[in-house]
Amino acid sequence: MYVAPSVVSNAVLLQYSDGELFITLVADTAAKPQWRLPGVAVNRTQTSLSALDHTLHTTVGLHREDITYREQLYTSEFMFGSYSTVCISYLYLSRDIRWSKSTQQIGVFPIYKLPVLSEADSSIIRYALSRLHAKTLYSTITSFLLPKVFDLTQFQRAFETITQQKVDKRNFRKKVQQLDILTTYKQNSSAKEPLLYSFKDTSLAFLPKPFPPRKTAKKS
Amino acid sequence: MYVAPSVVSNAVLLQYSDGELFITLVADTAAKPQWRLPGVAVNRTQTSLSALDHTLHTTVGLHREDITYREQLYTSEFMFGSYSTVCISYLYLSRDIRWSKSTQQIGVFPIYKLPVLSEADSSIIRYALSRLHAKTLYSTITSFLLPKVFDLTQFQRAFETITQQKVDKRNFRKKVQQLDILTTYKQNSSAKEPLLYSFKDTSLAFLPKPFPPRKTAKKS
DNA sequence: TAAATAGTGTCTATCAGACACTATCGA
DNA sequence: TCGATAGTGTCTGATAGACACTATTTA
Repeated sequence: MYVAPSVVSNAVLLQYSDGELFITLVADTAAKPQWRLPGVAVNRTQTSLSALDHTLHTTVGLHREDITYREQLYTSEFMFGSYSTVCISYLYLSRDIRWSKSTQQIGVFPIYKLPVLSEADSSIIRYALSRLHAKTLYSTITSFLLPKVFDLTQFQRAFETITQQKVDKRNFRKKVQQLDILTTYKQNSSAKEPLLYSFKDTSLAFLPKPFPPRKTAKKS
Repeated sequence: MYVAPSVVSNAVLLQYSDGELFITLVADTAAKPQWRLPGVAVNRTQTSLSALDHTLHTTVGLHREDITYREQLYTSEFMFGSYSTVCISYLYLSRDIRWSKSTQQIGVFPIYKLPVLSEADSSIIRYALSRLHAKTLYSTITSFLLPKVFDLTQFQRAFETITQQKVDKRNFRKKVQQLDILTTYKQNSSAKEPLLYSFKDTSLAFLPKPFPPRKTAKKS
């Protein structure tokens, strides 16, 4: 007789603020919280995304409008006893999160100071970060983490945070300029306030030429 | 009551030969064959990969040793009536396929002359090809489609087939040489037979610098 | 001897990557 | 006036990309 595996889905929910990436985790209220990715069992009247959106809304209190980007990551499978569970994981990006009521304990952690997690959750998070890292180099995915209006210093800082490498300010600006992905939002009103920009395109755009870090930096 | 969606998995099974990519499809034996990706329902005592490997072996007659590469592509969901089905798709690469007995009608089609397929299958195939295309530029994935020993003309031809673009012979060779991913397999025995090479590494390697086609080709 | 194939080298334009100073503002 | 921040330009080395001929083999 055919019996399908259980199906669950969960989300790596990231946001960026001031040079740090944060992830939102949940824990069942208990003396010693065991943190995990927010997720839900999917039943056959739903899709994984509808179930997940609903859960993030009700149990994490995430407003749907705050989600700026969503992408499927990986589907993993686990054997519990002799039965398997399929887990579909997604990456969610958000600018700001305004938490409303939630039914679970929620924690927001800097991505490099995570609490103890299951190996499966850790692995998904690592994968999410590597995808985000890679996409930062060849797309405008950073726009979903930055505020709508920002200055180039903020942009560079977010870039450096996500890619985990420092870049030269002038080279970064030169590159951004030549990529032609930003529009000036406001002239510097007074003498020396930073110029403000926003992304030309509100959807994900792929860069004709990726960001430099092609890692060859040979010294002569 | 919780009832899980159905779970199925299927494979985009590709092979390369003489400047063409081929895909293996199946059809239930019928007057008018309706082709589709080979796949199988997954039940809860299996994982999608074990189920898929088994099915490819029995219904397509694919020998396991002929599979050189396997990668998860995407998990899609469909509503049939009011119940959903989760479909986990994989990319399989193979050098040669030696078909043994199969329980289904099998067809091998050039990738650009496909029969009529469901939109879902077409979409997965397009995605598989775009992934293969992209990976060809920044990894040694081509090694899983080429014979173990080959000459540079063959390599270039496979590269051009997969990426759908012509490249200059000298530039291609220069690039390959500087990437240092090949070893000479045999000196040209007699005067003018092609030099034979094989990949240094039998596993997938990522190129420190991707293949050129960064699409700028400006004419002056 | 004509046609197909294997192999090879150079030049130029572009870009990545290194590097330093000035102006302004606020403490 | 000191320190922090915003903004800007140049030089060099590497390489992507364009381009043509020779040697050999086989029909």
